[in-house]
Amino acid sequence: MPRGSPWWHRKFRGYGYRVTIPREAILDVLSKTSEHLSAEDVYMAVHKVYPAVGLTTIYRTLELLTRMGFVFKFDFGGGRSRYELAEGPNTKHHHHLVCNKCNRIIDYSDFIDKEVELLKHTEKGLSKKYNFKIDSHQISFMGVCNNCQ
Amino acid sequence: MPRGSPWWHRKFRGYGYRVTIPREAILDVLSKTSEHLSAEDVYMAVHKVYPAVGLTTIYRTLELLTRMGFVFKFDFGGGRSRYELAEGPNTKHHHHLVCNKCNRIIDYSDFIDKEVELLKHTEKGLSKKYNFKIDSHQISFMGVCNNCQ
DNA sequence: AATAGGAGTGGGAACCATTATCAATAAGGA
DNA sequence: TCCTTATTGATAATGGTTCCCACTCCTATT
Repeated sequence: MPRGSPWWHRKFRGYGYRVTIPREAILDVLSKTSEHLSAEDVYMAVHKVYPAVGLTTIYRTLELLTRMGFVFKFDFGGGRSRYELAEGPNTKHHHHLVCNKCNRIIDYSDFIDKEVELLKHTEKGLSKKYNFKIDSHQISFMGVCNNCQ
Repeated sequence: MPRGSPWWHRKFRGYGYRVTIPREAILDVLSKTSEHLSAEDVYMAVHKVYPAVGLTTIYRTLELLTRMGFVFKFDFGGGRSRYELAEGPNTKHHHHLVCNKCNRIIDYSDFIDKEVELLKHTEKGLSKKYNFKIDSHQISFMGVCNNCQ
């Protein structure tokens, strides 16, 4: 865990939330992987460095982080939610390819430029027409991966 | 239930699957709504016209239909999956606006033209680069709806 | 530094959507 | 009509997630 007020401390305090050991540890775990971790994955990883942590806290914190926009929550099948960091120094805007056979997830960030352009345009139109305040979007392609064909 | 081999019978028999009363009823329910029904919603609707149906069959059939590509399965939160018809005479290609506060879903099919164009381009690129066979895509915008602002 | 108030936590029980089991039923080709 | 077997439905089991509540630890205020 880095010393000297990590990048998210300010935002956290701004909301009136406290910076605690479990929260530090959970964000630390998420920021050090590019995997799509389940709650239990996070639990096991945090448990290694802070054995006193409880599973309940993992769920609570992930929910908090999702609500704050720090984390995205996904359902890729398999009966459990998966989480990944939304913003931060090491994260890159990307979307997903989801294999319908083996449930593998591939991150891609190709072709993002044109996409961003289109999305900006679409967002503007939708916001106006439906009076809907958009804060994020999600694009996935479903199909059959390399290995499963 | 329409007489004389509905549009999906052929495809069904082609896979070696049987055409049964529950399956007819479930597809009938899905084709007559534009809502995003949960398994229980479907169960209750089918139960009205065919009281002998069991919840297990609803789940099994929805899973089958999803695997066949007849139905899309979504997770919009709320702890239950939601289903909608993917193809058929009354369905229109659309995407979703998801309200983070009240969980309301708005279907939109505006701005689809440019989107389709981009997606075709992206699909082609991704298919090639990752050797991934794409059969569908999903786009959602998350934010705060009209009523919740 | 002592205290009070309340945010945060953890263990276990409870919840509930979904799945597994298995005997009974019915679709559809012969 | 008969036979094979896909399909079904009641019930039980599963398992991810949430609830409950007493305890802990921060933080602001005397």
